[in-house]
Amino acid sequence: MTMEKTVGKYTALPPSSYRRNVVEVARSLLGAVLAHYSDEGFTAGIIVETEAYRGSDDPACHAARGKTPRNYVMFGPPGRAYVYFIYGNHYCFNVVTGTEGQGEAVLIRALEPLDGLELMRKRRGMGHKIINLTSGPGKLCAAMGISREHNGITVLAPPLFIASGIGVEDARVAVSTRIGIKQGRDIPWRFYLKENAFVSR
DNA sequence: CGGGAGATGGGCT
DNA sequence: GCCCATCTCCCGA
Repeated sequence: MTMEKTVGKYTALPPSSYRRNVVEVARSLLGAVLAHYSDEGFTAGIIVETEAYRGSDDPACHAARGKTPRNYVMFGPPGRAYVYFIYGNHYCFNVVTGTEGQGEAVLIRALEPLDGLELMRKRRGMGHKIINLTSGPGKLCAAMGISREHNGITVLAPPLFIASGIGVEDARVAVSTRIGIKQGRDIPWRFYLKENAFVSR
């Protein structure tokens, strides 16, 4: 049996949540909560936008051309964080899914802030509106204090974990192609909450 | 407002 | 040397 870990008001999702097809996991993480305890304080937000990247048959996936020093975490066990640096300025946070060796992960693209709003604003720079704190993959990493040091750690328990949140009915979920890629741009593996103001543009 | 260019640095060929 | 799962600012309307 799996013992789910409760921290404060949040209960971490069990490992079985990630041992499924990456597209299913991407859909199921909508409404879940990403939470982080750091030296600076606690921050958390509801996941409102995700994308699936699937192993060797998906040209947009970092894992498509095999294991490298950057992407090796994707080939490890599910339930770990894959964090990478992009465009010289930003980090992107993913969760590894499926079974070890497949090389698939869900990119978390946007959050609706729940806890630690002041800390988020401090990390992002003063003068930012709430709507601008976590409405994009690079923005949410900055607001949550996620960077390369988190690459490879588990998201099954603190300091960085994903917890169960609100249930989301299919009627509230929109599906589209993925953002910001060229290869594989026709594949509809982006999921987001309809009419949620924190979804990226 | 919406679109576009520039910033910026690591990964990979 | 080119590509990149992004963000911000600045411009024109």
